[in-house]
Amino acid sequence: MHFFKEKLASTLSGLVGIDETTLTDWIEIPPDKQLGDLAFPCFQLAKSLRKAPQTIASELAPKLMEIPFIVKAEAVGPYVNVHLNRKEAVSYWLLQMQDNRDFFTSSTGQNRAVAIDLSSPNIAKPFSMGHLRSTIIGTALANLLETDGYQVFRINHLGDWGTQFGKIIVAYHRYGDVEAIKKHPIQELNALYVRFHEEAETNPVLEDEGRAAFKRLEDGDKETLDLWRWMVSVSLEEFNRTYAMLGTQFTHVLGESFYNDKMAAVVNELSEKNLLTTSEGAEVVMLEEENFPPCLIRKSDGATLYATRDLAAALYRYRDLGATSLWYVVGGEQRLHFQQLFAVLSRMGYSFANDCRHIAFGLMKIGGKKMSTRKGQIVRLQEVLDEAVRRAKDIIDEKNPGLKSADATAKAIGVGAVIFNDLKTHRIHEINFSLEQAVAFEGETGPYVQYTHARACSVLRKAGLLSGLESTSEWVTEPLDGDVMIQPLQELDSLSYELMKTISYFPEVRKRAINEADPSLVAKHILDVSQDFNRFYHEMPILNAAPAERVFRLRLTDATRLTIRAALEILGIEHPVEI
RNA sequence: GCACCCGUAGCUCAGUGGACUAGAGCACUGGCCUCCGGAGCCAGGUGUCGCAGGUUCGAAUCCUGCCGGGUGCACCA
Repeated sequence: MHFFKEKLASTLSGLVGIDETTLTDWIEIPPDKQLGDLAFPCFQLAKSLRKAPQTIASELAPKLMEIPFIVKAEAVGPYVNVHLNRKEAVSYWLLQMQDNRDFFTSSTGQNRAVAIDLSSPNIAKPFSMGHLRSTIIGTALANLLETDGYQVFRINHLGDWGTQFGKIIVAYHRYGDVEAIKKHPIQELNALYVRFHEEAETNPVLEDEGRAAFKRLEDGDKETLDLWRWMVSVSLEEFNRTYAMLGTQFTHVLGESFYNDKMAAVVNELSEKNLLTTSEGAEVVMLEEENFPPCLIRKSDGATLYATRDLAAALYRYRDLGATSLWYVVGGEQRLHFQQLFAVLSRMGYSFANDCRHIAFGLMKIGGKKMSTRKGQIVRLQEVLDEAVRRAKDIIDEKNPGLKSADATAKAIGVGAVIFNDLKTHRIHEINFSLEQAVAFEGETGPYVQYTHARACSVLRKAGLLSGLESTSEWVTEPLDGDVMIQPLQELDSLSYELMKTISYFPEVRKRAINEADPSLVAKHILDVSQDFNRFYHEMPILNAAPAERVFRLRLTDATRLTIRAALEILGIEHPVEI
């Protein structure tokens, strides 16, 4: 649609003497499709022209009628509403898709590298529904950036270091049941962590023991280190099962411990740049000008902290990986930490600090309360996924018993439901976890979109245009030029036109989703496409239509298929051809 | 106490400067399969857009204050 906005703006520019770019921004999509395809509001002009906006609109309308691709331009109050020539618009959009003129992909990024910090679960703790958010939002953003020509590093910044490991080690020696731990490592290790905190309430000595145990770990004590290594490996084993199910992939899996040998250099650099101050026995970077509390670099006992590790990690991503922009998909509660981190980087003289973004998201709650691993109140992602897949399988058995790859499809749908349910809501909102909602298959859900895709595939298959293979990505018919294809058609009906028009918004939605780091825009858009397609499908015969209509409607069906597929790929959701 | 985020239909959410009755989905009630997949389509009705001021030709949208919920604020991550 952007193309037609620009064309309209170009003509308007000559009429009102304002530059095209500004006018393009002013042009809107009318709230009701009955009103037209584009609307030009005349309020802004009223001041400079000293005329009522209504007057301006009625003067402008007849002049816009002269534009070839416009069939109707009428003043409605202070707006000029414009109706495009449907056949011309549709052939433009179909060709734009066919030639991929910045439709599914573009090259704005020019191969610049963005490092995205995502998922980042903690070792020895269950992978909860809470981690799902960072994982799938980060993945969707990475996918989005790749469609725009960026190189993306997907970095899983594992929480594999810190005092909590000392605590678990203490609890392990005190209360650990080796057999039970071998059977269900994460579950038992987490239980030990919970128990530690319960006991520590009445026995404060434990806290000191925990710190001491962590000190042994830092000092490289063999036995402690072996225990830690074992915790890391069993945790990763379990995480990887979940990642495999979600289809999540990383380019780098680098835990916090990876930066242990890079901390001294960071502290030195801060010191050389005269940024360190000693305060209350600790070394900090004062951030008074920025109005932030000091950023703790080194504890009074000499140990480094979270911020120090994140600085080392940021420098590693910038220097060693060559990333020019760093994104952090981390919960909103860490906002201050990232503000401080970016401020320190900036003070160190790194201009890439301006290209660092904290992509914050809201908490996942349960029963209106924050999940807490310490209190054992969490929802394990794996359990939710398993349940979703079970339910999907039941529905397949009932509705499509002959389906060949039923298990794989059930997985695609169940997992798709859970992912889509999360991604469709703006990331900043808190989510009160509801199993029924997460595994819903009807209405505005992932399965609804997948169903629509499968339905489109089914029609194309019956027309002999799709072999039913995943790899079929090319257009179903030979490329055609211009409006040749739809020339034989009579007037275009509204259902077909609205479907095509909605699809045509895809490139703008994709761009906006990148700029706002908001995958939910893609999810919402693909629901619109699906709804339009299902309405179209219900009303218009495709396979049994007259030849000219049949060709056009098949193309529209294929355009729908390709758009849903592209959107689901961005969201990290599978798109089976049959469900 | 200070700072940030959120507050729209019974529930989950769109809309975040513009047009008339503020829109979807869920739930509830009715329709629709000799016809391309009923995980679908169609029809039914709900709102002090948290409250009060202000800015504006125009405010759910911007500003200020207040209320409610959440999160954060130096040696945890």
